[in-house]
Amino acid sequence: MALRLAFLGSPDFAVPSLNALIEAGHEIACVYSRPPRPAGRGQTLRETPVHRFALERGIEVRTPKGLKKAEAQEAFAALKLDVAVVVAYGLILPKPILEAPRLGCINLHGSLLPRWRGAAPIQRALMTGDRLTGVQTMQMEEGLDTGPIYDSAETAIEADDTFASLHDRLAALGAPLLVKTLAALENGSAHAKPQSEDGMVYAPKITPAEARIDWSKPAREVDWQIRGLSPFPGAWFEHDGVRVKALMSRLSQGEGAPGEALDDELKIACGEGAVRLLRVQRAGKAAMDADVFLRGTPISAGARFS
RNA sequence: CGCGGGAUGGAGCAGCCCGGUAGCUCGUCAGGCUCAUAACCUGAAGGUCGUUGGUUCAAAUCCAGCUCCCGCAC
Repeated sequence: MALRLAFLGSPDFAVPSLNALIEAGHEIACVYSRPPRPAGRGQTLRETPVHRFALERGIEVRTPKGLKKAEAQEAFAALKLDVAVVVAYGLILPKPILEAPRLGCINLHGSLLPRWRGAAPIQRALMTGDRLTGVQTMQMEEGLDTGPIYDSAETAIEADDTFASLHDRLAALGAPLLVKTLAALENGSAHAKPQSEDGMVYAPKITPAEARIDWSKPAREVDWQIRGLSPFPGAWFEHDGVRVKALMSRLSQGEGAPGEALDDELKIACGEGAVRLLRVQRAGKAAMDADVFLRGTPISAGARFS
């Protein structure tokens, strides 16, 4: 048995899900993804990861700028879908779209709802020091990530987790979860539980200003920020007028003026406590481990970062 | 043509502005010291300075083209 479905997704996070649905034998009638846009150096037009993945598999890809126009909605309805699967698509789905498929639209979300509804749940969980997170499948409604939950999978956040590691883990955890939810929907055994509003928190997009490290904050928070934004967009600070990204850090001991190097191995004082930088990247240079970086750019105790 | 940084022995960098015998930190190898060591000491190997061409008595260094890498923006 297989469902006829459309997959709506854009970034890398969604690719494992699409792949799992294909392997589960479902009929992917069409993939929707955000339109290619100028990105990267040189302003070249680039398709989204989901877009490219779908093309490699010979699946039709549509990239409307929005789904509010009747024309786009009719084209979607004409697919005569059993269900639509939405994973980090990036566009708001109007009611006519949500109701077009026979079984509606199913979403995979990267947090344990109602905590971290919105655009950047993975980063927010890390930046706030959450110890537990996960992925969930839900029935989509008009509200932002408010729908009833079908299935959940949890994972602990470790002290060495970064956005990259947690992102990949959640994406891998979510793919089979979607397959499971669809299987249940297909045989009628699916059960969606309404979300509680207790503990509801929004996860707004990361703004460029949030990427700059404020050394006067407690070390804990600086560490969370560094790992939550690594490697993209990358928490950063300035040294000798040069922008330096901090890609990996660990909480350390020590007190000093915020931004001051407390030893020769990148232990940096924060408003409270200190962090040790384990991996950094100078603007224009490749990312490297602290010891390698220090060979070419010695930072001795007493140096100040801003 | 979106803005900018970079390409120097295995790694990370300096040297380039003010052309003239290639340097630093580390790694590697050999020897020494030590109960011992990722520690310390001594010595050695290893580079057509990204590529093509130009200027010059002389180019890592100045000029032009090309290739590749990266940061920002998105």
